[in-house]
Amino acid sequence: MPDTTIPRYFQLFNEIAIIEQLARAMFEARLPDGMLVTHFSVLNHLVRVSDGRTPQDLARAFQTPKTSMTHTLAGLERHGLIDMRPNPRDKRSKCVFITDSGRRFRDGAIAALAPDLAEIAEAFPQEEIIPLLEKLTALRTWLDARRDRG
Amino acid sequence: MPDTTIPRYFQLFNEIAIIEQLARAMFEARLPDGMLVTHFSVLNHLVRVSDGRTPQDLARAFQTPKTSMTHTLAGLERHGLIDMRPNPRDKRSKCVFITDSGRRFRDGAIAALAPDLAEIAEAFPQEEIIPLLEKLTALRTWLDARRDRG
DNA sequence: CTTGTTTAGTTCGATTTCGTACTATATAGT
DNA sequence: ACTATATAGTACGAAATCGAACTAAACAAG
Repeated sequence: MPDTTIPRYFQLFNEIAIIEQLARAMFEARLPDGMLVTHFSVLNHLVRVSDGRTPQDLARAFQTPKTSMTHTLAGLERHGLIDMRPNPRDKRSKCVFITDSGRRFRDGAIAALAPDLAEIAEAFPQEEIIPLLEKLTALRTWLDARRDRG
Repeated sequence: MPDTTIPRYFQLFNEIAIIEQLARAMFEARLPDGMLVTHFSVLNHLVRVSDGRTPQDLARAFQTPKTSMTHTLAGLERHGLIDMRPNPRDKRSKCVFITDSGRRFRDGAIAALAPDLAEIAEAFPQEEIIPLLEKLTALRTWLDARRDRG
């Protein structure tokens, strides 16, 4: 392996980390004060994927420790955006439901974000983004599988 | 704009966020206990870009608030990996230098990471990565410039 | 030179993240 | 059924992140 190889992969992850940071800042600037991307992501997941999941399901979906998810869900519940009820299938567990208020909040956030995304879509049209997305998905899938192995 | 457009850009940033998280976990698993990617990144920057920068320069380079950089640098100094001296050009300011110990630490970290990166390089050869990297760099540059504008 | 504004860095406090340890329940093995 | 182990969720504490307010120094305008 030539010694220009390693730096390139470093750089790859570095670019990804910077984009993540910039995108997070951009998103959060559109959310009401105190609301973080974390909160939005959970609400979005509840709408897109499904309601009624357990906190543990959500923690796994976001690759985050369950204690972090407890914290995030507590915040969402405090704001009345989700509702947690006992899990009839498992008395240790709970089911997380999005409330009407949470659904409105999520829709509002998407609407608030849309102009930014539209601007990005103008600068980077879909034809460019689709193959990029494919490669990133492949990389993410691989890293994810690797993590499970070792 | 068809309504499949927005979700695709959502998904793009989502994949990026997940990769960032997985890569961070992978990197940190190779660093000694208590050492974070943040610390390594600063040391690496001091070697790759240049020594003797001010904390503010570093904060700008990493797009992070200066208070966070103060914190990171304090940790590095406590471990003897960097050295901070008064800035002869500006009495408010400091210059950050990497120590021999810091350099060894950085080299060791890279060596410890190399097998992981080699594994990735095997699964995703450079021919695949180079265009990906180009597109990501373009996206990062654009987001960065946009942030400066407004 | 004096005054007002900007900038570098730090301190402080609020919040997030997340590892450890714990309780309660579920599941597997015998 | 009984015991051992695994799992769901939480409480708690340590560390990281970062905004606001502060001090000291630089710089700009008159």
